[in-house]
Amino acid sequence: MIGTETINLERPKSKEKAEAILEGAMQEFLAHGYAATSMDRVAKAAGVSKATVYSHFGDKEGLFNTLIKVLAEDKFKTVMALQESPSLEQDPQLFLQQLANQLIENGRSDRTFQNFIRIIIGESGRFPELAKAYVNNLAKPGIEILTKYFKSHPELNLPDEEATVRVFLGTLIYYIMLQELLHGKDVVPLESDRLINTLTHLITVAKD
Amino acid sequence: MIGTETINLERPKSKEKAEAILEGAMQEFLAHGYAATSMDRVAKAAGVSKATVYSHFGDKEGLFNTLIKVLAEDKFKTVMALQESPSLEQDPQLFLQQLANQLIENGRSDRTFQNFIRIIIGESGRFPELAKAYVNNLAKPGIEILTKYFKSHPELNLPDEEATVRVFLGTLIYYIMLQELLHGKDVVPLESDRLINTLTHLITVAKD
DNA sequence: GTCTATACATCGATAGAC
DNA sequence: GTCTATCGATGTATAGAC
Repeated sequence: MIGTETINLERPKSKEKAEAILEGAMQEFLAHGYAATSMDRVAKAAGVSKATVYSHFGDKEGLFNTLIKVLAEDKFKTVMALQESPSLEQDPQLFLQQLANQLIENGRSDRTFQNFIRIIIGESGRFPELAKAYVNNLAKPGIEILTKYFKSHPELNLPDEEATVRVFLGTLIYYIMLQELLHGKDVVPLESDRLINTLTHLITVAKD
Repeated sequence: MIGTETINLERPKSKEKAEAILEGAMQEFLAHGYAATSMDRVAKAAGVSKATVYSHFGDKEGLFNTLIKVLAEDKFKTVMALQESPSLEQDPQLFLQQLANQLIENGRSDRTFQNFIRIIIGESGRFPELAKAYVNNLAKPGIEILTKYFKSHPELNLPDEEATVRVFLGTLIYYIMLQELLHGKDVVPLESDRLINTLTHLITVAKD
């Protein structure tokens, strides 16, 4: 009876197909955007038939919705892991510099994340609930964590901690957007150290 | 011979057709994005035949390229007109507050501009030269004008004027993006006055 | 559950009349 | 220059066999 039971590891089954489809969908949607992505190519990238894609996710919008929410939740863990990372009990200016450096370095290198941001913003008019998923899972936790940090350091003498957080994050995120996403690196170059030093200096020496 | 020469004002001629096509293209591209916009609907929105669209702009990419560059140049004039607008010879903190208020108010109300930003960022991976056109025509002039202003006010004691400009603009633009484009208004609300006061306070009282 | 085959609509682009 | 009519390719989605 040897050889009767065929071992088929080459193709994923049931539950695993859904994951393969999501992987293929990620590859295609992030590379070509929502409208320019075809379900044929998603199926091919996932190694399944087109009918299987539809049986798992209903239609193209359903697949896209599921994918974006999964990606947002995956990144959420990365953000939360950042909460206890660098030595929180040190000089605030040094801590903020390290944090800013980390954010910029990550935004520069992670092409997948860049394309994720592109599609979130690009489709935010037609898929508002996906934009809100991004805000809830990524922007809001980031704002809350940093606000808590600022409030635990009254020696900074900040009159409005949450507004200061918006200054901090807005400065860094727009910098990444302009230099990397919009290819402003060559047109309006600016060393990240200059931005980081100026930003942290403004926040840490704003005595009244 | 009365009535022999028909007056046809109902349909635009030659040169004017190009403008009508660009108007229709603006309507469609900004509403549905690049890939989801069909040349049939552009032609219908412009009130011309599809063949006329192709004879004027070559193909879909050519029309899109032309449209985006025209929109970027149109907005450029608005930015430059802003250069001599509010009384430049007054208290810097008051000037910066007025400028910030103006930018936020404009970003909030101008839906066309919001969709323009959405498509610029969303297509910046596939149309990098259009992203650069935006940077050259809008971001760069804005940065340069504000940098000149900061340099003309040495009493602010800013160690790095251009980096400070990035903090100022980044804070405001990311605020508009998060609250309006990404629909964060309800999820992470923040009054614009709080942001503006904090931002201008940080910049104008950052003595060493 | 998963496949192949296909229905039906719409796409970008062009030919040819006027 | 502008139109109508149309081509071939490709899109989403589904039927029916296994």
